[in-house]
Amino acid sequence: MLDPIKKIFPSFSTELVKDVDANASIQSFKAGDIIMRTGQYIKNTVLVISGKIKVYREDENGGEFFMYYLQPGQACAISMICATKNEKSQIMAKVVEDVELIMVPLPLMDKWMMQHRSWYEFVIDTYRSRFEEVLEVIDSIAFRAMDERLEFYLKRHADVCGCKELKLSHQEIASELNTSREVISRLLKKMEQRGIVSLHRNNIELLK
Amino acid sequence: MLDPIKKIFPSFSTELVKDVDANASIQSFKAGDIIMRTGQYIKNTVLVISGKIKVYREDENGGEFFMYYLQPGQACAISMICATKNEKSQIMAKVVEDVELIMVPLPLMDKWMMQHRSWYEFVIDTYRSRFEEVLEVIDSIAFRAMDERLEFYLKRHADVCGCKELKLSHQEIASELNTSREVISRLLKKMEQRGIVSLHRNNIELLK
DNA sequence: GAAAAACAGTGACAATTGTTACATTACTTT
DNA sequence: AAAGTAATGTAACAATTGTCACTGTTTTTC
Repeated sequence: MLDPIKKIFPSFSTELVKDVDANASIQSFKAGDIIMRTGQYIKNTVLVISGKIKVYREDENGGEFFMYYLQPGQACAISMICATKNEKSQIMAKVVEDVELIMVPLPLMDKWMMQHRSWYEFVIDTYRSRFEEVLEVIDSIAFRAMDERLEFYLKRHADVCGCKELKLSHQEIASELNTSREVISRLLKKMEQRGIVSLHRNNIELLK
Repeated sequence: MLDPIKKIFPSFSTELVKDVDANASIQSFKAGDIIMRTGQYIKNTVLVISGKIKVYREDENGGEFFMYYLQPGQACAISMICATKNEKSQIMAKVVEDVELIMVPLPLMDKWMMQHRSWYEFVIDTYRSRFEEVLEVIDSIAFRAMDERLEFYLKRHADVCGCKELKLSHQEIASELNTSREVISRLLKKMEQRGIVSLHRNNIELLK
């Protein structure tokens, strides 16, 4: 187990890797599983070994709003923040591609901050990068209309999956941007006419 | 100087207070001063002794978007996050009421994390509460129409100033919600008709 | 105290987004 | 291959938000 941890979290010191290996448990989840719910207490800090997790916000009426993805080598900032105070989760986390996770029990997360410099830096860096990502999300909804938000959304997706072929239905996109399917279809058609995308069934190809 | 610090930051340990007193400088700013700009490098972590600071996001066209206020006993989470990596600020911070600030130099912020348990907890708690506040802001723009956002905004203001008389012009509100003055006037009139507010010049009275 | 500036109210209209309703196309299942 | 289902296209209309133009009022400035 030592080797893969070192590979996926290269910034971890050797002692930290040993500590992780000795104390943390590995759990697997299937695509579609929800591993964190709004209002649920958080008992572990979650590190991603493999797979992909979608982190989103949910409102009372079941509306979703996409925030970001968690990928191998990353950790859930919310689970770190809440861990120290035994707080409730403010977000939803759903498995998009089957994942393997390292679950670090709550008290260790705290203890390691003092013991392992590389853990401390990893945690702080996780906070920072998520905070910045969330600020960008705020920008996109505060300052931009739906057409620009859609472009922003598609580009983020392409960045994450590392390809230009997005396997998404219009309905999925609409849910994650909290609008309706018709609006997305309409805007995508316009984008196609401008030559920005090429539309196929369950597949949007980014041309630029 | 020791006494006021202890009073305003009651969670700080005696040793931490001494360290703050010995190493940090106090600076004053006047209402209207901008103490942090998008793109500017951050050299200090900022703790508020007195006064009020508005933290907001700015887009390329000068549009503003209000995020939260900083008040006595609070610290700027962004300045903490960026400090450890010597990153650029992603936000604007403007003085609303004359402030006195404790400026903690960048390297100390980091050092104290290991030395002072109470500093560590203060920093983590600052992250957590700001992150939560930002998530609520996302909710308000992602899930709600302008009328509800306006109500949310007015209530937050009332909470912060601790009174029901909000000294705000329609234009100010419009800027902070990134919409136009006419829209705010229109919605406020409707709220007045519903008996939620009472409107006067530069003064909105919350009735509920 | 007159002029200027800031603040607020309002009607008309444009643009964007949300909703309803139904048609069409492309895959899946049997 | 026929039927069923999911995905997409699209027109028409409603609701919300943005913009323009102009009015009147209060406060500030000179």
